[in-house]
Amino acid sequence: MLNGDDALDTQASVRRANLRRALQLVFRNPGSETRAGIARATGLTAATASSLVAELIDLQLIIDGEQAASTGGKRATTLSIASEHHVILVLVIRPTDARIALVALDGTEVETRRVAFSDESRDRVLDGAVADIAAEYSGRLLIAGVQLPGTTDGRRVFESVQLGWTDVPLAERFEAVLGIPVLLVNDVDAEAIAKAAREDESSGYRLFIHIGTGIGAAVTLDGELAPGPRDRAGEIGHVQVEFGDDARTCRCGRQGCLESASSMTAMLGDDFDDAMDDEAITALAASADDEHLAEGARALARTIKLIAAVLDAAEVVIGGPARALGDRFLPLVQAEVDYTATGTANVPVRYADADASISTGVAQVALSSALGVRWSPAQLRAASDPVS
Amino acid sequence: MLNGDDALDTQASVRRANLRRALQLVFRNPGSETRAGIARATGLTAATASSLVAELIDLQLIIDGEQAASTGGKRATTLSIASEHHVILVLVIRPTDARIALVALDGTEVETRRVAFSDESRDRVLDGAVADIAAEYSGRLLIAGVQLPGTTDGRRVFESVQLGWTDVPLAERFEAVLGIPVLLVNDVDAEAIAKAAREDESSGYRLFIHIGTGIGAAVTLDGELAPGPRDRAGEIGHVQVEFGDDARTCRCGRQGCLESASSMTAMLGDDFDDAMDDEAITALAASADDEHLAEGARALARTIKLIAAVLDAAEVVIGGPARALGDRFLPLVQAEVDYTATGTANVPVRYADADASISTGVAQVALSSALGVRWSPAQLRAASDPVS
DNA sequence: GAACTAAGTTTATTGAATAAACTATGACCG
DNA sequence: CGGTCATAGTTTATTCAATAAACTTAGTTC
Repeated sequence: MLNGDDALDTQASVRRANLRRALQLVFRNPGSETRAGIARATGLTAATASSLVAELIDLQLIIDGEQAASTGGKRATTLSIASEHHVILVLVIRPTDARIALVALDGTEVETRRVAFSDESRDRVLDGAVADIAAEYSGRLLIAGVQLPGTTDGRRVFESVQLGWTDVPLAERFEAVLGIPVLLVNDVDAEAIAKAAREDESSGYRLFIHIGTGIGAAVTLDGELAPGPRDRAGEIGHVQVEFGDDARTCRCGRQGCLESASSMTAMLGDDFDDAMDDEAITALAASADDEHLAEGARALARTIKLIAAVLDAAEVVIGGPARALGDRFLPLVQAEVDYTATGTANVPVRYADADASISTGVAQVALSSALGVRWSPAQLRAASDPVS
Repeated sequence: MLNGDDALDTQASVRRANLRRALQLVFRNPGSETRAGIARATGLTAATASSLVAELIDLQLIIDGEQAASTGGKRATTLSIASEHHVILVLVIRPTDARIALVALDGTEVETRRVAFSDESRDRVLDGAVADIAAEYSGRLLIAGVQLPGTTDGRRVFESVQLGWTDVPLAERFEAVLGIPVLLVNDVDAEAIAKAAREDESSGYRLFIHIGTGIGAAVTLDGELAPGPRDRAGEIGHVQVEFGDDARTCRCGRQGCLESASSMTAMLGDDFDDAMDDEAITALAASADDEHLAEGARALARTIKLIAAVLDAAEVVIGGPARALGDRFLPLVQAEVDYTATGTANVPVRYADADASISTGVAQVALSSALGVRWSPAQLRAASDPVS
């Protein structure tokens, strides 16, 4: 469809690129973009814009909407995302279960399921679930994104300690059943994108740090994952950041790892686990040792400063369970980061917004990879905000 | 010419992109690329490849070379880089002087000059020198790259402590005189590119760290500067990396800065200055305190580990005067970096190769920006190797 | 010397964007 | 209320760049 590499060699690739640009505009301004608006924004002629829109409508990716108010002449026909036909398959794999979501092109969840398994049955159960989806949504599936804990290049799982996988060609396996492109995404990367995509002006580098029992990092550039090999990128949990003889011993056996100081377990004690809800964390944090939190903040801030300085990051976002620590933690981190000489940015540090829908990050990465399209920030905020 | 943004909207942009691809191939394989080879490598037809080559020859960017040996049929005509017509202007600005180099498209230096100035006369002398070049090389100038110490986005100098400049629109100023595109490049970035470009397989992220009296970093991706805003990127000299109460006080007034431990001045004493040659540094290093070098190596390694882990860097390269420290320094850094848990890369650290020609880095950045072309590693090694 | 092979060119065709004329629909204004 | 203008969108002829296929050139192989 709009797939294919971006090598701009032939006329067809120009058409594909322009289709993607037009589609992107509709995704950015669903319900308000028009043919004339696409012509203006792209610099293409109105005739070309109309032709592109006609093809996108034919592909069932967008639909004609209502007439806009006149701005002095003929009223424009608005364009919206077609939410009825195509679905994105999102598969979130965790050690003992997986969530399956079918997401419409406008970001709304069509259906969600959950399957549970053991280490032994995981492969079989997953394959079965994927085969079920392939049968039920035959013809409507557009792309699939698979989120999992572990290192991946999008095609293979290099290493997942939690899942016990080493070098598994998972994308290929699922593609054979589904018949659509499948993209694997690291869980922290997916979380980073889910947050970054909700920002209106996602310009420049943003450093995202997930803090739970473990610590992982992801870097986004202009709202998308930073380019380059991501095989093992972001694995900062076991980098040494404390150096005194009194540095704590990490569960990995070494001393002074970032995780041994700044993980939730380090700051709140072994009672913490990743499945806790915010209230439970807040309660646990109330009885936490101030000094542990301060040490965690210090170690984290050291990490942040270095990385932010190298990349000239515009912002640092902390996600995961650590968000529930609220004002007991963030101000300490920010203060330590701000203790900086001139010449280096005083990068702002903040918590990620309340959890977006679990599927938006993966769906966004898959969309972006396959169609070159990103959802509008406003739309994402609405999609994950179950009010209204 | 081949300039212009890469928006692939119109047929003309396809032509431009294909011209750049063809030109890139000749730059990669000067003297051995052929029309048929371009057709094979790009997937374009032989007719198109011939047409592209004809246009590039017409633009005086490449020339027909000798006949290649037959591979079973008609002998191919090889293509070479046209080194006679166009020149790249390279301007390396330092506090009290500037070097001007005119570099042919094949990387050979056509001419070099040097102008000296004081803080007061700098602007006037530079403008005069640029005007001279514009007159002497009228019609032959292709692009210009300006290397300077300080932060820049390529168009403006945001801040240069060494030059005493703040927010100077230097590119615009020179372009008005020269009539060609001018690109400003930070000196450490230029150094990083000069080194990275000499590597045969420059895939993935590479972290380059310049160590002299100051410390700066640059990140390359696949042999080119990492994308994204570079306004203040790489300013890591004054990030805190030592935390004990006994951490040294930095010249910036704070404690524990990377520079206060790992700069050449910190490791070798105040006798060091950036203008020293390698022998002088070696001599100075001979009498240096082992402990100072060890502390410098430790602080540097801490920095390296974090950044390499976040980016999953393939390699770390140390450049600048620190190269002269040789085995008294590098093994300490590598050992400290290697002290790492599983899950994080054991990234190799090495010194940059012997200085490439001072102009290749800037010229490469300018070439890459303006024509989308990179020199072949082999060619760069030859150009900076005054033997043969 | 005949058959084959690879390099490169010529010519007619195709795909996609453009320019310009044209239709449709509304606002504004005397 | 009807004329003029402005904006949205379509139709048609044209242009640009790549393609396909036939063709020329120049070598190797047997």
